[in-house]
Amino acid sequence: MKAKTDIQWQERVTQNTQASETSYETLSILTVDVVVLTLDEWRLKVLLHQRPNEPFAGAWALPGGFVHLNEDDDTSAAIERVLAHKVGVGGIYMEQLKTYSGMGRDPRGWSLSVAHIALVPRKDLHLPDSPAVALIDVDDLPELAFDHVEIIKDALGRLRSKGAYSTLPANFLDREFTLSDLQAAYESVLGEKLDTSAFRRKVSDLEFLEKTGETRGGSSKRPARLYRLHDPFRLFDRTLGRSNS
Amino acid sequence: MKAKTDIQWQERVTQNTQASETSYETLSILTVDVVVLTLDEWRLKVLLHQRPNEPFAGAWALPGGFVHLNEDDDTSAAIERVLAHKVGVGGIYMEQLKTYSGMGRDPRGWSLSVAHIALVPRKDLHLPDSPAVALIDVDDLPELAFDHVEIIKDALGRLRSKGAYSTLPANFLDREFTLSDLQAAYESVLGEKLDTSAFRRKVSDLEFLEKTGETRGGSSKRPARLYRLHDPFRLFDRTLGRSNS
DNA sequence: GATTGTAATTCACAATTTGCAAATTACAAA
DNA sequence: TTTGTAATTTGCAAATTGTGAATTACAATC
Repeated sequence: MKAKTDIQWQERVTQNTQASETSYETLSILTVDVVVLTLDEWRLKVLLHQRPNEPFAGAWALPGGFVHLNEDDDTSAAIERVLAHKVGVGGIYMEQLKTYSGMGRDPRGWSLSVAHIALVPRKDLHLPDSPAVALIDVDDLPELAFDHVEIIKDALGRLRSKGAYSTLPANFLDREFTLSDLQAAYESVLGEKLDTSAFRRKVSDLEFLEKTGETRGGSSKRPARLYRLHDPFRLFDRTLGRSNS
Repeated sequence: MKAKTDIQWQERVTQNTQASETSYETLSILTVDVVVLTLDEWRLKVLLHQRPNEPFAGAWALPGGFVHLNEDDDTSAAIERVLAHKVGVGGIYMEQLKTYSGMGRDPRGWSLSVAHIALVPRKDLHLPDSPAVALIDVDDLPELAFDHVEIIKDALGRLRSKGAYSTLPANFLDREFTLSDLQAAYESVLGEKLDTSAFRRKVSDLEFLEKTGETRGGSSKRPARLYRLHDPFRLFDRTLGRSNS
């Protein structure tokens, strides 16, 4: 048994040492997809579009595209290229979510897609007025192409669990925001109301904001101070809200 | 500007509608890698092996292998196939870590690797006695092939931050373990000593263990009660230790 | 210029959750 | 029986969180 294990430690490729070229089948369906999330009136929305081509022509799907091996240095570059045409520029927050692969996803055959999550302030999204592109409430998803429903569920799971103890929700806001905005963003992400005084105390203790010195007046109420995120992403050692798993 | 955005929403492929077959370059270097972690005398170790082939022949590297599109249903299947030959079976904990890709990783060209993390009890690892396979202390890594150092760093980052508020560290233990073992596992992962009474109180409150009813005697001290994990993975809404980001 | 309305921001204090250190407890060995 | 040692609890003090009740800062109105 130990011997068997030993043998198998060699990659199978080495068995035909003559062939200078290994001959595995190559992957022709290599794509990247993005779950672009935003808050619209404090409701979580995903950016979807209707596929113009087969497979799943006409079905709603996540924006994405093929990785162009000759022009994309890596999948991040591919995602940025794809995204550049669909979202206004600016340092939008993005992170890799998970890679989905296999025979079952795409009727054309074995495919692999590296999925990402992008968090964008609503105002930074410049959508075409085509009815084939829309922001859909995440609690009201239509049927989607491929395994995109699963991808979105995973993205939401990640956002909600990571959102409780990190600065993630702040990335839905403009660069400068008020504490009320911040609290509303956390509440939207976590799906629960938070106590204002406790929330502010924690935010203050965690020191991940810097005040701009400015305030946001306008209304006939006390003007709110404006803040800015120190770093786009930081984990805390305690949660800002509760909601979890 | 809005118009331009609009146009770009169509995948480029649709421009030559004549071609029924799209003609992107295909990916020939598609692999999976695993960061197999274990605790050896309460020290975190990674499973590494010396590559027998080019590129990086002779260099230490993570176990991994090509995805065989014709026999692997998806990358998970590929990982399991690769792992089956290097680790004793059993329900070892595994999760996808991140996908690494691009021109720069492999001298042979554009490559993509889906990296995973596996947590295994030391006793379940059946290594060949070859000096080309070893468990290396994560704080004493040698130079590694490809971008494997980065992958291991990412794996450790994930383990440490997720370990503080989840059952992850328990996956390094045997199916039945004592609370002292559990605490030691968390301490090893988090890199800090934890207070015993506080730790036990939290573990008890979080209710993610079930007692087996058995105890582990043997020594001339008070026998420790044995426990078992309810689910291999669960997130908490509070941390068991501190250590973070 | 004083008064009012409304959200922003703080405070004060009770309710909980940790951090620490000092007991207990259960066995095997002496 | 007594002793040694790690397992398990207990008992507060200290720190953190949950609530509800004040303050505060403006613009609009009186």
